[in-house]
Amino acid sequence: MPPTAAAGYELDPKLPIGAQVYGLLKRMIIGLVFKPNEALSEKELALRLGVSRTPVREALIRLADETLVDVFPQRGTVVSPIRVAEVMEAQFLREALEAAVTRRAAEQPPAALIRDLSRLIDDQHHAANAGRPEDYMPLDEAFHRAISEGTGMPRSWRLIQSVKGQMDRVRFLSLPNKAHMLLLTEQHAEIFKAIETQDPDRAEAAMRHHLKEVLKTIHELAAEMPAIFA
Amino acid sequence: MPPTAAAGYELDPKLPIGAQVYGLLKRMIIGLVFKPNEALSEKELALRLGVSRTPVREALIRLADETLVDVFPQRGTVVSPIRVAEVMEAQFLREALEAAVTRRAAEQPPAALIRDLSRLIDDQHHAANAGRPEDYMPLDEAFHRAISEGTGMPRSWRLIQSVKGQMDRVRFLSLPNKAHMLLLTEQHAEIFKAIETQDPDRAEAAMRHHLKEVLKTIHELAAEMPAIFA
DNA sequence: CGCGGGGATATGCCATGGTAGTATCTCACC
DNA sequence: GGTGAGATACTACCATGGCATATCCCCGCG
Repeated sequence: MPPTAAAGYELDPKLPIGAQVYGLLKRMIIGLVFKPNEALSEKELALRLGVSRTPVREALIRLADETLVDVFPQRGTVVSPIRVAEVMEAQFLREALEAAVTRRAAEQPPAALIRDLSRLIDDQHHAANAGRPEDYMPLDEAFHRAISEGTGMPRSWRLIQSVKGQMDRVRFLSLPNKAHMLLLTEQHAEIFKAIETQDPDRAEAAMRHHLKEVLKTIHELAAEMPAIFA
Repeated sequence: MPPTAAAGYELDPKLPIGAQVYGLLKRMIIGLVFKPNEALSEKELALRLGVSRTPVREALIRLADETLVDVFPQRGTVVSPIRVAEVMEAQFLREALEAAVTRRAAEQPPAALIRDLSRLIDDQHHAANAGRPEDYMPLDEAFHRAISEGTGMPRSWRLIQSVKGQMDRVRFLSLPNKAHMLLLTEQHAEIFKAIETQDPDRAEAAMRHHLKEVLKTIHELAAEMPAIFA
């Protein structure tokens, strides 16, 4: 067995390696496999992933653009700490973007979007009742993504993703329990209903309310585990 | 003299090359030195810039993230055409972001921000009256940047920049004349006044109105020069 | 015992070589 | 003359090697 990192983290030699490494590292950082302030060496990562240093370097540059890693020239690269101010700013920007997109979605919702969202909420309900956060989080992601892309704004989702990283680490720390997942699903349903009934004001308000949910726990968390915060 | 591209486009060997190449290529694409749909070969660019292919490649990857270039694996890289739909989406996203930031700026404007904006508007007035677009455009950029960074939201400016690229090529096509520059300055002054008097609603509205100015000419331009549009 | 300087080490950065894949152009064949 | 198959010349992609620089540790000096 090659010295890969962990199960589910292998990569396919046929597809572009650099992009895969980027996605892999991003998932591992968000999933806290790599802890904040942990050193990441190009050479060591390349060794562990079984690839050369070039695609690793490319991935780290892109991650640095999203401030998920901090690169210090000729010194080293570390997983960025969770900076509260930055998380707050990311939250602010995400809210601005997603509120605008959701509003637009509610103005002229495509039929396919209605169908997809309805389906996703059903799935979320099942995952929540089964108490499976590992199934739920991808569905949550898919819901927000569907609103962006289903409204014909693919770039908005890329932007949102690029700010979401810092927030996702916080979300991962406050792992949702069953009650929380049901609450989120309820909020999704409210957003969906507003889109379906073409009520932009209500849709925007519901989305803003929903996004604020994430931040409720951050200050407690920062007090509990100061080591991984800035 | 080394075979560099053009005057004002050299780079400093002491600073990180990759980042410099990125900024250089971005300016050249926005300034239409490289035309839409023009092929960009890693090898040829490296030759012309007098650097190796590695930093050029890094720059192209980042530009691809902003969709200023399209990379076709194993085939080639081209300057992306100006896609009207994408410009419209960029405009939408930028408006969402900058409206939110401007609103926040007006809620609690730092004294330093007031001072900087006031100064910038003065400078813009002079550049406009002198009829110097090449002086004016950096000042316009600085104005918008100051609002983001002066409100303690540095990441917002990076986000805005990443969507602004497509729009900037359109702006460059419709080079501002003296009257237009004075109009823009007037709009800046209106935004400034709203921030200074801490009137968030007025500030947001003024910013939204201002940003729409850019798009007024795009459809004429698309009809005039179909070759560089998608 | 404290402090400053010099060398060893490790890092990210840039250059270059080799590989696989794609488009094009040419020439044989129908 | 038109069509298809093969050779060729490109491309981006990944691997690897060498380099300058920042840091750390240890030794010597005050």
